[in-house]
Amino acid sequence: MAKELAKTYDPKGIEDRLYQKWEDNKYFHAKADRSKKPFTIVMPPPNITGQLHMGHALDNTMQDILIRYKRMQGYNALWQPGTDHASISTEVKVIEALKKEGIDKNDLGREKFLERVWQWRDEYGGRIVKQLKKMGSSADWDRERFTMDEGCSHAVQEVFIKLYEKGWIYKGSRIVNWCPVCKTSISDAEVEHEEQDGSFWHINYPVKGEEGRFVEIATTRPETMLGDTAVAVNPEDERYQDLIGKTLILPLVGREIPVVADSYVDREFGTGCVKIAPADDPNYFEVGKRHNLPEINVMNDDATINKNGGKYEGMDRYEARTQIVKELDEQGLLVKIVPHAHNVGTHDRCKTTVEPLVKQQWFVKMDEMIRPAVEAVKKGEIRLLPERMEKIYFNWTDNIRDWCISRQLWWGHRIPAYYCEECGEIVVAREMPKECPKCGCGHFTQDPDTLDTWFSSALWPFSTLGWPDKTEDLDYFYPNDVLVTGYDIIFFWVIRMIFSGYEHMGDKPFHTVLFHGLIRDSQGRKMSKSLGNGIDPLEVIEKYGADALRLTLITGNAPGNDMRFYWERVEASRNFANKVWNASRYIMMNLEGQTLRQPAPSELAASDRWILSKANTLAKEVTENMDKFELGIAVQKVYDFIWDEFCDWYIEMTKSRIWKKEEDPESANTALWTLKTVLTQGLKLLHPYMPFITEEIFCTLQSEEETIMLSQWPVYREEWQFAREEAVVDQVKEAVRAVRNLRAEMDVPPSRKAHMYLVCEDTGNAAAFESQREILMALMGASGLKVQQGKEGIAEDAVSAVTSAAVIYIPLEDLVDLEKERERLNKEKEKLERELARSNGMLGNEKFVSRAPQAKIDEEKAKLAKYQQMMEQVCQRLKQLG
RNA sequence: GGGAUCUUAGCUCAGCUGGGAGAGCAUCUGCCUUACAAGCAGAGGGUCAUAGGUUCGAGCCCUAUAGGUCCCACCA
Repeated sequence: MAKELAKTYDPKGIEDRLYQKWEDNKYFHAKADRSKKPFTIVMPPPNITGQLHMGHALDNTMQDILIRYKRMQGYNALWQPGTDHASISTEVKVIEALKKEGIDKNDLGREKFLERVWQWRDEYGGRIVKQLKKMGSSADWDRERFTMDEGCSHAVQEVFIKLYEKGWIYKGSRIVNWCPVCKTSISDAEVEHEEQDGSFWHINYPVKGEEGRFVEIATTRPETMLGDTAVAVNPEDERYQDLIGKTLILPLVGREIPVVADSYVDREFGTGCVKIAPADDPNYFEVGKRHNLPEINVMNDDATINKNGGKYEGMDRYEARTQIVKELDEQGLLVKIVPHAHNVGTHDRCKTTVEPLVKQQWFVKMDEMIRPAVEAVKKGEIRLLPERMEKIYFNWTDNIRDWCISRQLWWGHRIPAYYCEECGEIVVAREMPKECPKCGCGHFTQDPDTLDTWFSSALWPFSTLGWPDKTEDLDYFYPNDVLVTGYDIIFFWVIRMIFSGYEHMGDKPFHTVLFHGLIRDSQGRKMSKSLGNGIDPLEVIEKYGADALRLTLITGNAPGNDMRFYWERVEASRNFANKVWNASRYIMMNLEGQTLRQPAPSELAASDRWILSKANTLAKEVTENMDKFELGIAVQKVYDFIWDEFCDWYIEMTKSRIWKKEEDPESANTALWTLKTVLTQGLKLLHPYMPFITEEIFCTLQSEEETIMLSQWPVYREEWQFAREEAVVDQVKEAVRAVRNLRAEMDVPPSRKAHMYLVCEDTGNAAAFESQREILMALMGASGLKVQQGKEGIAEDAVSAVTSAAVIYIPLEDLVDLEKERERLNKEKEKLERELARSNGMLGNEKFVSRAPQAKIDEEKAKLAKYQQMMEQVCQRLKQLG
């Protein structure tokens, strides 16, 4: 047992060594065991393309805290980890890598390309996992999964087939959000709306057969006119009644298009006439359907104009826009250009402006599947924390639309749909069918598309446990307990896991979702690559240690709120780690060569009982807070307890006993035993938050248990509650503080000791003070202390400190400045007057006395009595001083 | 357009179900007191955005206003 501890805590070398020990000993591993209660958290799978960022750091710290807490409480705690294949990100990444070699994805071909992606994944995909381990994450890495591993792929296939057979997955021609850069469709959730400055182009469309008559339309996207197949007006709009049914000549194109009446058109907006390009806008798509208008798609996949755009073919969408506007202007058809701010959809990954296009895509029907997910939250079967997230949740579920799940990418789960090359029949099956059920031919082509990444992550809570097989793990660990994630993926992921859980498992995936906010930079900006303002958690760990980072991320912010990152805060956390380290170092130094004996209860001094009692209350409160997921509050209490109560008060109180251990070895033993006991308890409560330092100290401090992470979580015990001693020590603290304050105000240097008198009229209290004489002297800086019930022997000109239970006199002949003392007492008096006024005001209020709860009234009465008593003392002193 | 959320000490934020305003950092004063100067002891600093309301009592509940942030939404 080496006790040679460095003066400052150095996390380096300790962290890696301890993590290695934990992994080697399989402490993180959870096995189905009916004799224990399970507690399960599934880790939001980080993207294999990802690098650890503050979001992961916070997310994983919270999960680790919960898992470590429950593990110590004796639960069979499973933290199921894994990674996500992240189809778009990964595909883009590999395409870029290939580009550097001068290779194009399409030239390489699907199979070869996928080989390269797998290679990339094998090489870099584990990087994020290594980084998570640096955080101290106690996930069961033996169970690590990947969304595209065999089991998860199997699950995806099963779900697709099941939903297809149920009619809840269908293929259809719909307007989808198209990303011209990624060249794939994306779901509604992946579109970010952002306000952009644009223009309103007012354009005249000539009416056929009526020379000189025009219909003025307004548009924000002039290039889409190439696909116009009608102009619509509101059927109620008296201005345009005679136009309905007439034919217009589409400028530049020459196509004849009808004027239709549709109530979708807002008379007040723009000119009241809307050009309709059904293939280019979700709204007009609906209008087009109602009026049987042809859909003319004028856009290629890369957002250049296609052959339907006539002479504009090949131009980029914005190039075409400029050209079209120019030509309209030349023909005198451009009426005006009005500046107009409007919302533009962009792809959340690449920020490209999304182009709505009509495409054949696969969809999941949502209306029925969403129902149990809505009910579950309504009934409280699933709780979202903080509660306000429920509103956001319902806002989405109430307006849910079918989910576009097909992606025109190669990296991902390929859609298990096969098309008969003869008759076009679609067969959805586990493998390539042998024979077409319709025409009997045997040639099939598999759908080239893959599935939305979130399709597989939606199954994560059960696919990781072996579903669709009925495994023991699935039976034991499902439903999971808690999901911890950022509020930014509530729609992408949380909702989809919930409805998937009910649909495929017939049960909720978890009972609680704990949302956290974003970590922002010190100016409140989102951390982003483009801004270059990101703080690398690994850098923080390198400089201050993982424990300091974890503590920083958990404290000082309310659940679900965003947090700003300050290095100063990490420093403060590091300082706390150092405090814990030094307190432990002090205790261990004094334990050196000692054999501790557990003292009999009667041997415990008041201060021992006081700190044990406080530690006991702490355990209770911290447990309550943690059960309510109030992690920040919980650790704040531990922090305050260790630093304030334990270090600044208790350790100081015990010093004289320890220094005098030759004189009274029994008392020293009791003090040391209490120090060690309370420290151990504090370490345990702190362990989920700061796993490394607590483990290191715990293992050095005692040899009975090999790790703190499997030690028992402290429980509250009635018999460790000592109300009387708590009151006594509180009085002692008050007296010490009063004297210290007085010394500081009277400029009495700490080196100057004085003989003091403590006057206390109450016999019981006087006895209590007498019993704490040594502690009082040590902490007050007194050379001697006489506790007495009267004022005999005290010099008239002594300075005094008044507390609720006593008056302490310090005769300091040469230092006394009566004027200063009077001033000080008058200040004290004013303070008390304010308190008395408040208290009297309350108690004098008849309504308060008649309506407030009795306990509150009694409390107030006690305060009043206390202040009156103190007031009396202060006034007496003032009178004495003249 | 709908909704959420925030506005508390110089800065960043806590403040759980309404019952005498807190922390960290910063500032000021004094201390190298045999665990820790990454420390110890003291101090200053806030009409809790504004205006109403409910209540014996409001930072907390209700209504309105102002400002900030964010989410959702098919007005061309």
